[in-house]
Amino acid sequence: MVRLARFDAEDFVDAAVALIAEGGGAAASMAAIARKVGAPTGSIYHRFESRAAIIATAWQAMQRAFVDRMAPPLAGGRARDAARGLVAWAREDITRARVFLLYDLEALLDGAPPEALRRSIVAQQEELEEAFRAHVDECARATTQPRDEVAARARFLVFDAPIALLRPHLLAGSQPPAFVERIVDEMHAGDAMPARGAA
Amino acid sequence: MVRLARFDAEDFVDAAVALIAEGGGAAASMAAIARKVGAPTGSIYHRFESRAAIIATAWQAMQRAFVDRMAPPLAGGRARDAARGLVAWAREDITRARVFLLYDLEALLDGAPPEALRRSIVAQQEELEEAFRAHVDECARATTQPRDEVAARARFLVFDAPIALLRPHLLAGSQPPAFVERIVDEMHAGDAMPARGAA
DNA sequence: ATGCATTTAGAATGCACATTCTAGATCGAT
DNA sequence: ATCGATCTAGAATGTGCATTCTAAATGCAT
Repeated sequence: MVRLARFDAEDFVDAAVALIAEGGGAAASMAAIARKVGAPTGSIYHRFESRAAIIATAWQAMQRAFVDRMAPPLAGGRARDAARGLVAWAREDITRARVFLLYDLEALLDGAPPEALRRSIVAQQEELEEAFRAHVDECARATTQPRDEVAARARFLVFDAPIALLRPHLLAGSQPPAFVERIVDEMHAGDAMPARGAA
Repeated sequence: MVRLARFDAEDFVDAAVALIAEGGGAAASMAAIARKVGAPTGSIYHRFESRAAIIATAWQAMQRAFVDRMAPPLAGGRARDAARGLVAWAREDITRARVFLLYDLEALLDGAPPEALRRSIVAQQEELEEAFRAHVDECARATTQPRDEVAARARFLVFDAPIALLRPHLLAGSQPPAFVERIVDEMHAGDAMPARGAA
């Protein structure tokens, strides 16, 4: 007893991510997602209770992959590996990285996502932040700088600087050049700088 | 002959920018802009032909301020001053910087802006890129690195890294701490690194 | 073979928004 | 004092979207 489904949840999630990567959040309308999958719009609601549920499900999965890459090296005090992991992830899955690293969940959602998803996303975020705090603790022990500044420098080195280096390539949807890793390494080594030779 | 206007164009532009800064692009609906100014929605159309025209006008003005800060030092080979100018601008006008540095024009517009505005924005963009190219030329003369890499490093140092350092504070709407300038200087000096003391 | 829970299929609904429209107010030039 | 261009004021319109609804199809358990 049951009719077999032609489309499953993952089809819709993948379509939503692809549409956002190509055309921004507004491009991932229910009609566009359905069209991309080849399903009627109504079928989506047999899998997801709302558009926000699809977007949040996609986000949760991307965040899971991101945290799996970043949290272990951070907790182990290997900040350089974490930054490298970020770049490697972007290389391997440029579509998802483009969405996760360049967009903001709040801006993509229209309404509120299901509570369970919201909690899961917050928990994963907290998981990453705990690993990051461990890293900051370790850095703070080796310096006299105020903790605020240590944390800001670490956040920049591990997250924001690699993302900034990737940004042009994420926007263009093209493979980042090899020197991105080189610059990340230089920054973490702290003994060579990007753009030597500037006036 | 004429009734005097109670609201002028700038009121609407300022309201739109403030709304985007607070709640993202979707928060700047025509109704919300009118409400913020205290005007009826219809009055907006006596000044602007469309929502896209308001957004594009706001963008053009923010970009003008940004280019005025960045292009002269870049053209003069003073990359550090350009990066410092970016941070100083964000400090002085955090609301506009928040919108201009964190959002994307395409994503904010709904339809196409008036052609004249589109052209003006492209021209200002080109003005900045020309100054940037001059800077890259100068950097390229002093190194054996391929020009692609020199350009990427310069773009990072001048634009993306300062923006990444400001990002947490732009998102929070809070004044950036003084060490942002210090880190920018260190990166441009090329002889000290953020987050010394990391494992 | 038949029943029926689940699905496809896509039309109908309702809502939020940009835009347009109608009425009436204002004030400088005459 | 009056005219009329330009404005305020806010209701009406049209569109695009998320969501819901109705009908028909499907295929396993019996």
